[in-house]
Amino acid sequence: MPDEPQDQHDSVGAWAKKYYLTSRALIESVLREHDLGPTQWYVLYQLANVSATKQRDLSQLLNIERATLSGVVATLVRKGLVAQVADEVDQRQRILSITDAGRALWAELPDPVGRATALSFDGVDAADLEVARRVLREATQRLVEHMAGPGSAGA
Amino acid sequence: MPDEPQDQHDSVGAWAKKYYLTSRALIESVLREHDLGPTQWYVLYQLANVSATKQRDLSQLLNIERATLSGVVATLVRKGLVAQVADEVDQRQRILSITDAGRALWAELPDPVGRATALSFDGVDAADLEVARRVLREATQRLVEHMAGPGSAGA
DNA sequence: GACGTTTCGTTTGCTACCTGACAATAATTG
DNA sequence: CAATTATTGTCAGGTAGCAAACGAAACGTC
Repeated sequence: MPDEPQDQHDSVGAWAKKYYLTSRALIESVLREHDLGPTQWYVLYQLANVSATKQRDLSQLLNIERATLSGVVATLVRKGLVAQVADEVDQRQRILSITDAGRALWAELPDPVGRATALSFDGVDAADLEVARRVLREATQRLVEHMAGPGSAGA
Repeated sequence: MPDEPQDQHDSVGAWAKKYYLTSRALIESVLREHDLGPTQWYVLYQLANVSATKQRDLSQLLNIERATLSGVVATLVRKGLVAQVADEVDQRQRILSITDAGRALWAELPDPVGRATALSFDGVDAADLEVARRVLREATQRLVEHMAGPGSAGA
C-alpha cells in the first residue's frame, strides 16, 4: 500500500505506516542475504527457541491464516529447514520441527527484529514511548470494534 | 508479516504494525465491495482529483516500485477505468488518465482512508497525537539513516 | 456403527509488494 | 554520427497475505 496523498501525509496513521514499512524493509534486506522472508524467520525462531509446534498453534501465535502458513511451511520444508509430520494421535494435525540444517542456519542468523527495535527506540523517553503505544493501541481497538460491530464489513 | 513473538508483543513497534494492518484490513474490506485494491484506489484518486500523471511520477507519489505500479495500472486498464498512452515527446514514458467509466465509478466511491483516520484518531488528545507522531517519525528517520549509511543493506 | 458437523491443512485464485533482468528509448559523450 | 549510459516500463520469480472450496480425519449423536 502506498503513502496517503498529501492531505494526511503527516498524521500519526501515516507515520505508523511509514515506520512499519521501513522497519520491514530493513528486516527483509538483512534476511534476504540468507534467502529467508520475515515470516519464515519467525517460524524458525519459534521452532529453534521454543519447541516443536503444531501448525495450528503456530498460525495463532503468528497471527496469520492457516492458508498463509501452509505456504510458508511448504517453502521451509522444500528448503529442508523444517520437518512436517502428522500427529500420532490426531492425524489431521501437523507437527513442525526444525531440522539439523535449519538449526545450523539459525545459528548464523542475526536477530533483525531485535536490531530494528533497538535502533528505533533505544534512548527514547520512556513516557513518550508509553504515550505512543497507548495512542496506537486505542486506535487499533477502535478499528477492530468498528469492524466487528456495525455494518460488519466482514474482513 | 506476522506479529512478533511474545517478547515484544506490546511494544510501540508491534502496535504500529498492528495499527497499520488493521486499518489496511478495514480499508480493503470497504474497497472490496467495489472490486478495488487500495493501490488502485490511490491511482484513481490521483487521476480523478489531481490530473493525468506520468507513470514514473506516480510511482514516486505513491512510494511504490515501478514494477509494482506497472501491474496495478495493467489491472486498471483492463477494467477500463484508466487509459495509458505513450508520451508524445518521450516515448518511454506513459501518461495515465482516468476514463469516463473511471470517473463514474469514482463518483460513487467512499473515502475509506479518511474514514479510517477519523475513526482512529478523532477525539484523541492533540498533545498525545503529537507525541506519537514524533516518536514514529524519529524512529523511522533513524531506520532510514541506518539503511542509507553503514552496511548500506540496499533495500 | 452410520450420518452430519467441526477442525485442520491444502489448493486455488486473487491482491500487493519486492528484486533482478531485460528491451526500448533518450540523453550524453567521444 | 556511433557508442555508451541512463531512464522507463515490463516481465519473471519470490514473499506474504486473504477468502473460498475441498478432502481427510475426528467427534457427536443417535
